[in-house]
Amino acid sequence: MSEKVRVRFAPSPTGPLHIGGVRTALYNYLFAKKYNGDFILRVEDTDQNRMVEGAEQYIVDCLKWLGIEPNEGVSFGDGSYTPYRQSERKNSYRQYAEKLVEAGHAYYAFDSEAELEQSKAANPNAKYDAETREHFKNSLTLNKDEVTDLLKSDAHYVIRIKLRANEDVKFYDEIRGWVTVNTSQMDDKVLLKSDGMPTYHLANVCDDYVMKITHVIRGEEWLPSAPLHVLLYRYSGWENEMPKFAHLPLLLKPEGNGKLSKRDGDRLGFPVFLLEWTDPKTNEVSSGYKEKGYLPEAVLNMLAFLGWNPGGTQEIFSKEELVDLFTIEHIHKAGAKFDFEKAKWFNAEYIKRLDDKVLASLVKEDVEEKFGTVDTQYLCRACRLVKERLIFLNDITSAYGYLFKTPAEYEEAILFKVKNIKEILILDDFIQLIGTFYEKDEEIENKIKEFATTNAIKAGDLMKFIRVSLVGEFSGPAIPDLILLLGKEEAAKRIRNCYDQI
RNA sequence: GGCCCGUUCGUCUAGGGGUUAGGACAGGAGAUUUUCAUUCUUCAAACACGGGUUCGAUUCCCGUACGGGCUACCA
Repeated sequence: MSEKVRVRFAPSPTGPLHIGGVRTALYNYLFAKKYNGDFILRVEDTDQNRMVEGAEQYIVDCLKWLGIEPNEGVSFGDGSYTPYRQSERKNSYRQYAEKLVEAGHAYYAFDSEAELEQSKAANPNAKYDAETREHFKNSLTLNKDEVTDLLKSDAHYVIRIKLRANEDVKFYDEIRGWVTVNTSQMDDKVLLKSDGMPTYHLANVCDDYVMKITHVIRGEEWLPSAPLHVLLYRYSGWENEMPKFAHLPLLLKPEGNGKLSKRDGDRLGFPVFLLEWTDPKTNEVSSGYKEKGYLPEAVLNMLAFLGWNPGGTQEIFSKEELVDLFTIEHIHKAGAKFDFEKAKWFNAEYIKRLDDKVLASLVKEDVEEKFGTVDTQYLCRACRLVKERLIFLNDITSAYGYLFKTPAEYEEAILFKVKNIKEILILDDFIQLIGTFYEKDEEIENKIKEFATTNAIKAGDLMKFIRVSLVGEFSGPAIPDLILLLGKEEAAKRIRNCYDQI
């Protein structure tokens, strides 16, 4: 590639960024980094009515958490094309629209909302295009003086693109190949709204041109309007600098049909957002991957593989490796259903590969919040013990709290299953045995088994009892490891405590 | 409805004119483990359908079905 690659992620801050949008951002990031290009965050806030408080900051936070920070754009430092918020670029768009009018590729339209609705009501398929625009109130049907007067008065008007009738518009999509749409299927889209704001189409094309964007990588929902954008480049005289297009397949619901939507997350008990989001109007809270205990690296890896695959059988890749491997050619064409089980697997894999110390530092806050101050050394050892059993980071506090807190009371039903130990075990003898344990787990295991035989206790029964004492349930890490971690005194204390409760 | 895009195991996917169609997740079985998890072994599981083209099609072409998207002064 001769010119410098520049891509952009251009969300509109109308709510929390969902996982599909995040993947779009990720692909843009990977592509940019692969070619040592620029990755830009541009906020498309041209619809003032749909703006949601906090949404822009939320987008920024998501990108930061995932580790795919733009090197230019809103809140990531100015490049040469500031500002990066379209509302702040408002004044720049009119000139381009006016130029199109002058060149005969656009026109003023004065139809009121009511009038447009009326025509829609008369014919639901009504279009505003080459065939029908003569029936509307616009600078093509009105005479010059009327138009001048209307423009001078404070009448509301929009600028619409003037499409030629029955013209095939062809463009090349990097993922799908050539796509052709006939203008008879499109209509004279509004370019500049009556409030002076550009629509997506105009703003998008102008900014991509001005910001020297080389590749437009966006969701497939934009595919049908891409021909319109191509025409805008052509009519503006920018066709030679038109970016390449790549329309990404959509992320679909895990079950049933349809595009993954914001509601799916909590309905299915899994997040569709990276970060927890509280709706500023309803105060409704939607869960996030971060809060659920996902590692950003795992989410990134998982997301990268949803619709893309480098070939081969390896699935765990670092961000750097993904950057290295990423190519648009390997992006799949069909939509991908989101699979939460696979997401869990990725997370568990990443946790397993974490260094004990790193894991400890990641869970420290959660642990201390629930169980009070914990010795770092101890936390590291606890982490090593449960690392390969964790799916989520906070499993350590929800499922392995006994590593940090003495079980106070044991469940009746569980005690019932070990109660036979009461008559056959001489507690003091066993406590004494614990005192003889050294720092080796086979040695501990052997001693326990030996003790069982000499005291005519089934080894399994003894183990079960010890396990319940230490943990409060029938599953968990190996008993010798547990004893070594908790310490002989704590272990003895728990065993005595449990024995007393039987 | 119209237009555009798509369709390989349940899911994510590899592959591509001649393959026992490969991997992963989930599922089944087994081994290891005092337990659970991990780990290991193993099993089951797919080219939507119908026509072409071809010696040969899952792969190329056309149609059908199905799925998705778009069809706003929303992005």
